[in-house]
Amino acid sequence: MSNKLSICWFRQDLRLNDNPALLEAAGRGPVLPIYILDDANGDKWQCGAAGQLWLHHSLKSLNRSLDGNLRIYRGRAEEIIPRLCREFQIDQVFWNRCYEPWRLKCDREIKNRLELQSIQAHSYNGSLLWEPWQILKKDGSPYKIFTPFYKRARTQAQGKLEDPRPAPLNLSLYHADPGGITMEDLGLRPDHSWCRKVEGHWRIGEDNGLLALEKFLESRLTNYQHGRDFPALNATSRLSPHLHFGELSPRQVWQRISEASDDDNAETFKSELGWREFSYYLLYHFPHLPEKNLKPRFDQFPWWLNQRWLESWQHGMTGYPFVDAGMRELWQTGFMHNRVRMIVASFLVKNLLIHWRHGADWFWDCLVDADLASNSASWQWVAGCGTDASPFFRIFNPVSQGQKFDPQGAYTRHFVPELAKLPSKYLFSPWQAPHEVLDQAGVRLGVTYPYPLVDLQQSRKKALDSLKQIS
DNA sequence: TTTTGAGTTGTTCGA
DNA sequence: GTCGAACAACTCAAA
Repeated sequence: MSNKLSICWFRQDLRLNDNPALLEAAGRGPVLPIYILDDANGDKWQCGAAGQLWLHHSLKSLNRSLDGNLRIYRGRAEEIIPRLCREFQIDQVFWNRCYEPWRLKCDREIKNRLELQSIQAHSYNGSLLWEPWQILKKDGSPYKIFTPFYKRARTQAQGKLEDPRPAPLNLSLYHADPGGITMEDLGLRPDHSWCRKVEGHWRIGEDNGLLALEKFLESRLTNYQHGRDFPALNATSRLSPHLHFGELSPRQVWQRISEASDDDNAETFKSELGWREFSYYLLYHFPHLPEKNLKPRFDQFPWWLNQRWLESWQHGMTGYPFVDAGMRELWQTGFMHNRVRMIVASFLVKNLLIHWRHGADWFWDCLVDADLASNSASWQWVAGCGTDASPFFRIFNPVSQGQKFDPQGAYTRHFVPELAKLPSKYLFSPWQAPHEVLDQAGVRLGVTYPYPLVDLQQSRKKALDSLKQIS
């Protein structure tokens, strides 16, 4: 073992288990573990408010796992890392790869600078099952459709899917103080009542991520395929924020699912991991995914930004209870059930005709699992402008979706309590309820709960007409 | 090169 | 009330 110090640069991999960069660094000798809040790039895609909150707790948890030796910096990684190397005579730097375009650019820059200082940089795959550049069509171009991508990836990786790697056994950490700042200096968790409310819904950090995975396997995987459509059931895994911050790796999750079951539930869940991979794949091969329509004809789509409508949507005041329940779940918990995400997104884009980017921005700020790849790809899918997109005629009806997937109304009543006493028949369309029913439930439309923002049939027709215009 | 079949998660209308 | 077809046309992937 060498006596020379190495840097392990933590990023979206806030864990000790299955962390190839950490394992390799530890195998070489003493390690200086660092985290850099890289928000000095002036880049639009810094962590949103909910993500920052999660990051705060996740970093604290990682720091505990590292016996308080995690060093924190703020600024440009491409300046901080070479500087640390000079100051501490470090000759090797280890990290796990990220795939956001601005991070890839930053990585290239760091490698160049380190090379000039004769310092070795080692990067590893810590957050994907399949490297985006390894899954290609026969002609060498990237897939644009999920199903062939997923089939190909799985056959290609047959038996070769790497097993998760253990946490380093003999991790020797650098104890002296190399400067840096404190968690409090980062200011990721302002003392707002909103923060306190959101963090009350989660157990954050690597240990809790592993626990959440085991709980899911134990009790919810057996009914995943059917149950995942019903937001009141709490049948989904809720692993997304743990995966986003790398408290869990997809290899760990894939392996544990495979060990637990090989039935349709397991397959359905694995395909969700496949979608996560596909989103990263698209972001890698189409780096403008977060800003530009993948189908350019959508550049001509007559979006119409009504600021009042947008705010009503954001605050869960559209007058469509199922939509409002979802938007309020998001605000109160930093999360939204997957099916409801599709419905509120469809409503914003296809009923309010507001550009998907406004929706993506709001999700980015409010979701604890906000992920540039998944968020961008999913919004493009819903809007119909992605390469592999929802068909144009698929416009969710928030009334019938509510009746179908929240039949007892438990989810909707919970998040829209002012309608809790309405009978299920009218819960999803209170404007159709007779006066005496509304009276009895204590609902006064336009006072205690809004009238619907738009007419579903009319706005649907308008969306279809607009889509015809651009095709 | 040409052809063929397919593409996450829906809704509505009319028989 | 149930059920099947229509809803644009296109682009992608693979044979």
